Amino acid sequence: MARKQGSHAGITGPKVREAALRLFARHGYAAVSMRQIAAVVGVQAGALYTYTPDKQSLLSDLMLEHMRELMATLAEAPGDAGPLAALEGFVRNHIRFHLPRADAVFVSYMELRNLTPENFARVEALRRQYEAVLEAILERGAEAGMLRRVDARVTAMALIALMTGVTNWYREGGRLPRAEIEEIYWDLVRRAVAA
Amino acid sequence: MARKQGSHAGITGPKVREAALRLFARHGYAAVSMRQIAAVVGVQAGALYTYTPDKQSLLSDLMLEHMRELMATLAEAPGDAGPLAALEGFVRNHIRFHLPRADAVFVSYMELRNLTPENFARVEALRRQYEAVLEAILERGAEAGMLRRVDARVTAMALIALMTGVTNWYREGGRLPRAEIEEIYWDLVRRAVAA
DNA sequence: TTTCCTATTGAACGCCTGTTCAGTTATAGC
DNA sequence: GCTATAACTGAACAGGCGTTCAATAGGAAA
Repeated sequence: MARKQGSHAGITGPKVREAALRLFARHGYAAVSMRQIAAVVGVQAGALYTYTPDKQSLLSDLMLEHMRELMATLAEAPGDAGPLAALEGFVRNHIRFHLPRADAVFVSYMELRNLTPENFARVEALRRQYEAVLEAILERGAEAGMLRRVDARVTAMALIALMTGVTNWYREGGRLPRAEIEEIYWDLVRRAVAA
Repeated sequence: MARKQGSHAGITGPKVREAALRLFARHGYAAVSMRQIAAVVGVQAGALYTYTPDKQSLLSDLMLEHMRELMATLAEAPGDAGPLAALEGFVRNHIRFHLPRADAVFVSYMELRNLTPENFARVEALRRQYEAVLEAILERGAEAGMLRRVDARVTAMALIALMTGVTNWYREGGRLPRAEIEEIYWDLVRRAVAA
């Protein structure tokens, strides 16, 4: 038996990535076999190699795509806003982006160690870029007197950890609506660094 | 060949746990084989089973020990302090405990998914206890008027993520001394929830 | 010196791994 | 209706996995 019905390239490809993301997030990259991914997609393991050259690329593609999407959302933000507005935009954007992407966040933060050195460097470079944006906002804010003088690097790392942590406990349809969670986190960040 | 020299039970046992912790942190539980652990210890894979019934117990024992140690440090804190002092004690204790334990923290937060349901429940119960201590401090502080009224559950999770994130970037012998890092984090937390 | 026992080896078990590939089928284009 | 080809199967590959266990070496106790 081969294809069962219709042309599947445009359907199976995304399905492979979705299944891999979900399984990597639930059980970890190393614990998931190509046969398990194939079973979820509904094909044999060999068929996966039409869509990825190997398992490693499946992981690194997912992580690079996640980081590129995140960076793209930053580009949409208005560049001429004041430091406080810029910070608010960054925080709200971060929460909004991460909340519905628990799986991708989990994978992106947990599976760095399973990347080859080259792929690790690529993902890490994007992450540094993202962190640098927040650092710059903190520094501009301090110069403008709108934010406290802080160690920009450490504070940026601390705030990003604070915000990203939302995916540790948030569950779809939970006690709090997303907008309220966004308010709580923005409130915490603002107070932590306000002048 | 059997034993090479001396009685090793008291030495090999800890070495096995140390090697496992280090390797699990670096490469992940699923990616590390019993043969790799044995190689670091300097024995054959079969010898590990003198010290652990199986690989799963090796992981769950490490995680349970980590959480029990963490809970033990809380018990040392003075119970009659005011809410602000209690919060400060909690934060400083958390940073001080986590800073030199990057491997154990990594494993404890990353490998929950590789625990059997029973072991997961045990570790999770301890974690909930720990989070509840911070929640209680936040609630007491709000009642006493020393801290802002906040959603205690969400805020506790956010603050713990903020603090634990220190292990993401801290490296022994880095730019900042530990005491200064502790100050920065306490400052961020205090301002975030101060009345 | 002999005996006992703990710590360890090294081989073996059945099973699973990522990946390759010749063969097969269903569809799209002519 | 025919043909070219993209999509997929299913078997095979070599190698690694966690775990078990009879055999054995070496120190401790007598």
